[in-house]
Amino acid sequence: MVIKESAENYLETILMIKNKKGIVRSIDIANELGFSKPSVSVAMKRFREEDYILMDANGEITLTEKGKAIAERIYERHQLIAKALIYLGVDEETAYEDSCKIEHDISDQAFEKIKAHLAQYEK
Amino acid sequence: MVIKESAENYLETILMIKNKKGIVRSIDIANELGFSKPSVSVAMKRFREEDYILMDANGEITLTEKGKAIAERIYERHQLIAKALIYLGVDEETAYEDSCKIEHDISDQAFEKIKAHLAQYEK
DNA sequence: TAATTCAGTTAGTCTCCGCTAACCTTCGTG
DNA sequence: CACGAAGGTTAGCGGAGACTAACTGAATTA
Repeated sequence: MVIKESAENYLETILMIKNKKGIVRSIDIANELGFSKPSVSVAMKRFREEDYILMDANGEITLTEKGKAIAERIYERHQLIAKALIYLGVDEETAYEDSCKIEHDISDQAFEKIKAHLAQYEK
Repeated sequence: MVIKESAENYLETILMIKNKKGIVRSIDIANELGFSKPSVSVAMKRFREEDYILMDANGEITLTEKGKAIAERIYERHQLIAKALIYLGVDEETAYEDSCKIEHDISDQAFEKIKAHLAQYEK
């Protein structure tokens, strides 16, 4: 399974819901992303089959280590890029919208440079 | 016709080839982007039908005002974002690769803020 | 002149990733 | 008890946007 932008977004969303309300079901993901239930259901089936998530009898979703690694990577990018944009004067809402797209595109190298730059600025 | 990332890339590429070698044909675009001839041919057909380009009897492609506006907008983003990343210490090649993707995602607001920041740094 | 090559096109295929329709369980409640 | 709401699933559809195969016509060259 090749993890694309769509998959990264799903996994990141699972992590965010987990952090926010402790429990994650397909319906929560659908609401968060504005997708239909079947779209999420099909995506979760693929994630289950490829060991990115676990799903218990009640439909409660847990990220596996493999899934969590991707989710956290993307989440960290999301937060950092938004922070960088806010630092440049972009309003919060726009910064989060933009970073939600940029997070999937940026190289490790650029990410590290932004991180270093922000760290320096915060000193 | 809704202009998406793919269309933006085609138009930007036409502009870049035009600047580099003066003349643009479908085959040049295919070579530049690494796409097959038919893929480019079909895309150009759509662009022709919707007045983003003109194509003469020899297959020479010209951007219309409408097409040029988009191409230049994206090209400007491409250059500026790359410059910003290079300023942060990212190597040139990676900076151009990253900016080629980010250029499609970034809001006008963030673009202007980056521009302002770079202008200030250059003073 | 005949054959090759080059550029463009058309037709048809495939994958990704959304969608709706329709169905099944499991609950909670009138 | 029966019924409706909530959550999940399957099946099938549709658009985007790439691909290959196969054709055409023009230019080059043996």
